Amino acid sequence: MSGNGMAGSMKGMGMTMDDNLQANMDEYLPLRDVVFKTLRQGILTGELKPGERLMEIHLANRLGVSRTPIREAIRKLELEGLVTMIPRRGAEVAQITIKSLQDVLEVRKALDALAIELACARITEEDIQLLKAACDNFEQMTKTKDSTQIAKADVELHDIIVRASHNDKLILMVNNLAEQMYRYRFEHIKDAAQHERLISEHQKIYQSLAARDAIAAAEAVKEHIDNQEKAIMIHLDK
Amino acid sequence: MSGNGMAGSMKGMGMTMDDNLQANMDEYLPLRDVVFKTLRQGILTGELKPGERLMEIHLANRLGVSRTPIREAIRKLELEGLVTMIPRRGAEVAQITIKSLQDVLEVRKALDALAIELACARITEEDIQLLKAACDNFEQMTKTKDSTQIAKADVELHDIIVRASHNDKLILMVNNLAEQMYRYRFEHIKDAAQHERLISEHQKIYQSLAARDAIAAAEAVKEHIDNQEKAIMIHLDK
DNA sequence: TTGTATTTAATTATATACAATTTAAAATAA
DNA sequence: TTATTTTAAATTGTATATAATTAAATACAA
Repeated sequence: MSGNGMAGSMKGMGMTMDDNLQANMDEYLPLRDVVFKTLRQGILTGELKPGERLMEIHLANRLGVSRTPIREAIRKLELEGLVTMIPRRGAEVAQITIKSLQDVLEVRKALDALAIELACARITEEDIQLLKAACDNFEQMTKTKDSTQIAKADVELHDIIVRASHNDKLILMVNNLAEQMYRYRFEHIKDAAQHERLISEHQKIYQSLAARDAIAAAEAVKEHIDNQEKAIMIHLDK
Repeated sequence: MSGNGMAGSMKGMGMTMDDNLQANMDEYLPLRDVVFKTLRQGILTGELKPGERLMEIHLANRLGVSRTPIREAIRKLELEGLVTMIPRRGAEVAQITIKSLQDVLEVRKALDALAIELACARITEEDIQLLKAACDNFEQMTKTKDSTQIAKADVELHDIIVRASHNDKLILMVNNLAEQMYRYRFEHIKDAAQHERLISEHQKIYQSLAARDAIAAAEAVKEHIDNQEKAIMIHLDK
């Protein structure tokens, strides 16, 4: 714990401006954001379990930083709904109840419907190509049987669709909602039996989007989410 | 700056348990939350203007606290989209563009539609009564010509509707969106010419909700929001 | 034993101190 | 004058110190 505060920045590396003219020197991230991402990752992957206390000194030692960036990261997680604060007792990983998941799913359905509707009207030709590539990539990944890679490809694909809505607020909110279900969605995607269906659902969404057929797209997305919901609910019961 | 950290808690008041048996002694709020609310209020009312820098020491001195709670409050405002962070330069009040407002409105329409749909199915008789009272109260308030009171009555009314959805996530998100438009909604509500229409719109919403007529309710809400949108857009152009 | 004080330890909440960085200002050279 | 360095001031980022509070452990009385 040397007391310096470098975080991803290239510091004292004898690198001059000439070395990389318009390079993105801006890979600087405040420690609070590094911690934020780390903790979020931990929560979403289940490494940090619901109900687990997040104690500042412990985390600080573990991550090799002071308590300040830890606290600031927790504030953000708090607003994101990933941790629960108990005043003067600290933070703990938010407990996810069936009710809270149902609530999230309910809202997500509405926002995904909005996203696909807007995307139909606003998606660019470029993004249609990107989406096609993402569909293909997802299919490839299912063959590798590497769940992490599959999940990543899936997130990538959905990201393209939501971004195609060109509504920044919507993008933010859908991402937040998706995040809350990440754990369960992950389990869903790990199930190889689902892969064929997922691929065909993606295909259907892509096609209706490419054709800018809002009605077909809405239907395809609804089916996709309903299936996801079922899978999650089944998974929750056990 | 005396260095104590009391905030709303009843401390050293010689109050015993007997004085108020099951009272809510828990009126304690961490300073960060006091600051959070204060800054948010400032931003939403326009006291803190878009683009204005939020400098920690200044705010700390102004509010009589240290930088720590200020920073933590800013982290939350950051995630809420009310302030923009520029690394190593600090926070500034988020610039509200027409585009960003349109985005918010677009999402809000979808979520309000969802809220009213759910509310139709789930609202309790009690809440129907509450809603009626809130409608009447709004009408009363318009007569006082006190904009702050009118706005408060309006917020109250909408709160009842959204809460009737019994979807906690939805409640949270709609409130966040409503917040982003507060400034402009306030201007809208100040316009006495709108009052009659607002009253009748509220009435229509109440009636369809009481009758649990989802279709009529959806229509009434749509009309209500569309009008609000128009008013805001007109106001923005000047 | 069981329940109630009392003390101790752990932890959060807040404040302050120090370091790194950026911005503004002043000085210097073209 | 206009650019370019250099210096100084302000500000953020991070770490640490202190205060207040809570939770746990212990001691004590019924």
